[in-house]
Amino acid sequence: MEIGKILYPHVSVDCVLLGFSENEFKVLLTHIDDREIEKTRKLPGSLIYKNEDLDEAAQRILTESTGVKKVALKQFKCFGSPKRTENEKDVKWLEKTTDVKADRIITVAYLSLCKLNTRLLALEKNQTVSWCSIDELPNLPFDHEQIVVEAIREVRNWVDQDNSIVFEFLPAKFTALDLRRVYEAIYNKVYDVRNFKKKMKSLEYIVPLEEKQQNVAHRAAQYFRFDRVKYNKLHSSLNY
Amino acid sequence: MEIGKILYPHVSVDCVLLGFSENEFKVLLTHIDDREIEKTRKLPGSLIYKNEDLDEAAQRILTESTGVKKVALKQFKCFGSPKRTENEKDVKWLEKTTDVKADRIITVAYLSLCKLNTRLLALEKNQTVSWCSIDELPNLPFDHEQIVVEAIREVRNWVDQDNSIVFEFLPAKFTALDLRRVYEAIYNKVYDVRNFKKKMKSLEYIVPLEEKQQNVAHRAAQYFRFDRVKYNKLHSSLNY
DNA sequence: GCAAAAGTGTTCCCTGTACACCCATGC
DNA sequence: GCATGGGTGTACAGGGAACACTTTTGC
Repeated sequence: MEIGKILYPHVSVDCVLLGFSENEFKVLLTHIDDREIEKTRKLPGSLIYKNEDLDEAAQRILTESTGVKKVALKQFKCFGSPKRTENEKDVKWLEKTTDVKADRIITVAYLSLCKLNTRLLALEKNQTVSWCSIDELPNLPFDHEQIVVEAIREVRNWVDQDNSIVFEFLPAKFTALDLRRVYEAIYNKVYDVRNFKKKMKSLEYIVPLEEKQQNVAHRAAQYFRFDRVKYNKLHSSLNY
Repeated sequence: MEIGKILYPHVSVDCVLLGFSENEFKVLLTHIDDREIEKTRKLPGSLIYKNEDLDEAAQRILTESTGVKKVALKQFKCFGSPKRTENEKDVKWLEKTTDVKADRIITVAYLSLCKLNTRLLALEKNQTVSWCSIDELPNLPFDHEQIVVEAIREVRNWVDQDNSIVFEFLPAKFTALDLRRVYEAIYNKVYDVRNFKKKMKSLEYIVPLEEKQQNVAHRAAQYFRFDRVKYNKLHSSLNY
């Protein structure tokens, strides 16, 4: 957190940053590493500044924890139960790190998706963050577990509204299998290879590349890329 | 607002209560009627109490302004721009009615749908609320106009996730036309009469009744009712 | 040769959509 | 009689789903 700005101690923003690797979603957790408090992890998040917009705060938090500047970011729910700060350990940590006397805090949760490239994976080496499989979440402070659960549900919702965000999970070039695995994870079902490929072929904005995989222990797969411009042309509309 | 409870002056809840009549959506506005302040209208809403959950607060606000106890209620977005309280007139009103010194207020917006029955329409006579066509909104304080606009968008989203909520707009018995008009308003397009009817017939949970319209200046239409139990059976699932 | 994944077409069914005429009722 | 909405069926097209075998590559 930057110094010299005044915190607004009643509202925080928490970010669920999801990546996809090894056929499952991973969520970014930051480490709380304080000698007086038992080692634990939490969602990246912070109190907002007195004059900071919520979207700005979410962007700031993501940048602080990953270095990423521009990402698709979606506010998905506000969590405001008075009970969310009833665990003393959580509050103690909060007051220690922020120097703020916290009674009740409403938090606004954001969802963001990313490709787990080498740079983002390398963040783990600093030991300040880790990518945690959503099936093996540790105990999290406050209501962060609930926030993650609702975020996963929200991914599907988001894709329903805008297919193009699935490509946030993928690198610039990807194979049909890569895309299929993402869809299978999101909708929790398996897709027929041929039907899936046929569907891909019918979508102009999924552009096949000449390039193929190299050094794979099987027939090399073709790469594709997502064409944002073509996508936007197809989905621009005067209705809403 | 009840007396004796302590307000939490940093977070408020605003409710967009939508009804449907005369082929359009109406939103409930409450009247600010203070001699020192020019007469104006706003969304029903209030600061939350110190120990009150957000959902509870939304329910309380709806009950206070309409008497309605149990309604489908959906949190849909949190509005937290520091600029939303920059209009002095709005702030002056707020401080006068709540006796709270307000700097910045984050508001959590809720959406709710209702049938405009005679009791709800009669509320207008008390002059404390009015049902306002969403195409003819007056100037609203804070960012209430934006909240209404986003609420309308959210209705479609909600129906996409759960068809059954369209019946919130309709009385217990309704005609095919009634239902069609609601759909047309939500999706902003016209539906073919025969195709729509065919679709209705295919849905088990829309149950035709013996009863017909009376005293209408045309052939009497059949009534239908929505069967919640059948609907839930069809949509219960172990997946999510 | 074997393991692993790529690539490839056809058939069927279901759903959505387009489309036009007569009927009942109140005024 | 006229205005208003109610009620009805068919035909076509497009999209989703089911389904199996051969090919390429590294080891």
